[in-house]
Amino acid sequence: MSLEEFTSTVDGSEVTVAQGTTAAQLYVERREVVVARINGELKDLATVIQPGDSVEAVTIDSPDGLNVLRHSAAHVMAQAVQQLRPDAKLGIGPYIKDGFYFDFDVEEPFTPEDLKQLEKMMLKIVNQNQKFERQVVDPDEARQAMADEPYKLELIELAGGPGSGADAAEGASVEVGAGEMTLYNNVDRKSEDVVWKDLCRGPHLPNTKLISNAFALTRSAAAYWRGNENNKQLQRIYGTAWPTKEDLKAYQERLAEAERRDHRKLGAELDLFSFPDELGSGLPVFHPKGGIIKREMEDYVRTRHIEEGFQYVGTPHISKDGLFHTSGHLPYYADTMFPALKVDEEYDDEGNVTKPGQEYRLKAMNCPMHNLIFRSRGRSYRELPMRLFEFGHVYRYEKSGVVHGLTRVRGFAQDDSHSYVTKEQAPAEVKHLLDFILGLLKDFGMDDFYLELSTRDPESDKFIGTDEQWEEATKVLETVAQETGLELVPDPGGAAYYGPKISVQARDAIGRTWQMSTVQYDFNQPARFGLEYQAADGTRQEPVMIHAAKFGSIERFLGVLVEHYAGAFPAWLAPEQVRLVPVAEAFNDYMADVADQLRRRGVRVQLDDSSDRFPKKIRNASKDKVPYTLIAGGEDVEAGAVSFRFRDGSTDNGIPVAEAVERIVGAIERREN
RNA sequence: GCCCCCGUAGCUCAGUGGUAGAGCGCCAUCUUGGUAAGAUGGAGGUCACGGGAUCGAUUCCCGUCGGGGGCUCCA
Repeated sequence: MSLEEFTSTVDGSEVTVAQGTTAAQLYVERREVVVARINGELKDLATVIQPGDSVEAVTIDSPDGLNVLRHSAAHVMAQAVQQLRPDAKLGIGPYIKDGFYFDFDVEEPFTPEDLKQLEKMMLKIVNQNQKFERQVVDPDEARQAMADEPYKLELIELAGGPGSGADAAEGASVEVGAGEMTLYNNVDRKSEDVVWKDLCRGPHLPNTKLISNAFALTRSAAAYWRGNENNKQLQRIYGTAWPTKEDLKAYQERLAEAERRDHRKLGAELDLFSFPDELGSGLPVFHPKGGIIKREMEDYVRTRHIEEGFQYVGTPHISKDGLFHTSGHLPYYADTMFPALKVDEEYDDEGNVTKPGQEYRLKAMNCPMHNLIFRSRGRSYRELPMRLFEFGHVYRYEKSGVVHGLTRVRGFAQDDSHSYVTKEQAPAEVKHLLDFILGLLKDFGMDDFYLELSTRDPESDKFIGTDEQWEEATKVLETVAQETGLELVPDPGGAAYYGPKISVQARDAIGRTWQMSTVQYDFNQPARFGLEYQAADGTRQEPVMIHAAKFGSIERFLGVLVEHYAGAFPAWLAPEQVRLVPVAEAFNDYMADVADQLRRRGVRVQLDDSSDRFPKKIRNASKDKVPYTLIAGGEDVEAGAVSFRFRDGSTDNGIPVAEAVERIVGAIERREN
């Protein structure tokens, strides 16, 4: 080993390298290596290896490699945008799941035609095989280089100030590194000119060629600068990028499949529910078939609640608004409650008010009313835990832009409960509730979810109660949540004003997550309502209340279920459980008898005695996603049997009718599928 | 709430400055024998609603309502 050589660790092996060797030279044979992880940090391939460095290859199809690919694609897009719209000012442009975006301040929003044109311009840049070149700069040089980019200048100032740039804005850490400041220059191969540059921490692909033609611009939308609605709206373009054209096609196929599962689409196709314009935005109606699913859900959940020690109660949809001042909701959440209804106001002939009216509010939550039930008479510690439960219909004035199918509506039913417990009973009750919830989710076949722990933001004045109260409540929830062994994601600042929350977050077909079940620890409302019970020692004590919604919202849960099963519900939930298809008209009567036998056992069954021919009837049963299709022709009739056809197309022929009935009834009772 | 896009038959969608079309579905008749589309015929639309410019609007402009994609929000 000469003086100009030293050893480094390359992909786990000791290797002798010459001074000045770059990572690119180490991987010159491996075109799929796009960046290197040097001593644990992602670096450009142009990075020079130092003595003792530990170097690992990062390939374009690895998670880190894909992120770099997408980040570089974002740069290429931004370059194209500034060619198309020279006045476009750059916002931030990070990679995201499956793709990237870049924000621009432009005079005119982008049109779909613009996106097509930008894709073409990007392809040109890709084919020019520009080099990505890293340049370390000091803040003054950065300011000079970004003199025409006001948003970048803002980021430079934020990075220069106290703390790092990492927290300046969502994605801003991609722009401005915590340590040294860097520019990335796009360099033309032939002229060696810098054709475009951006303030960016990197790393990037060595060249644009690696992006190939496996990218697409997917949509444009507005987004507030630095995620704050008081800031200017920039125009954001989303794109996706993959190592190969095949990967891109597979991704697009996944999106198309997700679209087919969309509950809004399936809800119409399967005749489950609709959103009549006449009712207003976010107000669904359930059709007979959707009504069956909803009722099965409710029946099951009601039964389970009673088994778990809950008492079924009932409360009205509206109340005088004073109640929500007492609870603390109106001062904090007036914006998300429907405006007041004024009643009983009286006037004289001149129109002057002679008797002031009374304001009523549609309720946005059930807890205040349950509190009144608790308070309706004196309570003993012997009654605790006291668990009140109902399907409470609540109405929330959701902003027009956020209403979405069944998953974000303005009127919905919560399977809402409030457990009133002593402070000492609280941990066990939280555990009881969480176990109950996880059991229910399992019964409904839900498995794609994680837990979230929402806590208060100590900086915000939205949250009421003392530090000690918050600490204790949070500790209880956190401990119980951790004991489940499920993934637990922190959600700082996401708590309700009255206490912290554990929630179950489920993913829909399009990958959006929705809050389903919640367990909330509340030490505020009992005080506000003056709730108390008499303890064993004769003193009056304040209970703790624990809010819990198991489905969350029946509507949202149903929507997520539709997508989870892609409309092919397990038999116990399916609106139509059995479709009977005679091979020919001559067997209609035989099938009618089978239908009777099933119906007598409580099975939801439909005989297809239409004038369609046999194959069409099979097709219809299949399209309707009925769990069991029973078929009978001459052979079956002679044997006193029927033939099964399942949703996957498989069959089981010649099953005696009595056995077929038992099989179906058994599967429904066991909630199979 | 903000930005952009969209609204034609029950559904999916063509189309046009001179009051409209397809496929599926629906209805009728003829059909009906083994696992995803039998044939023929028919009905069905104030082209979301309101206003404006035009000789004339479903088409162009404005507003309202509703939907979609994001952003912000989500007790």
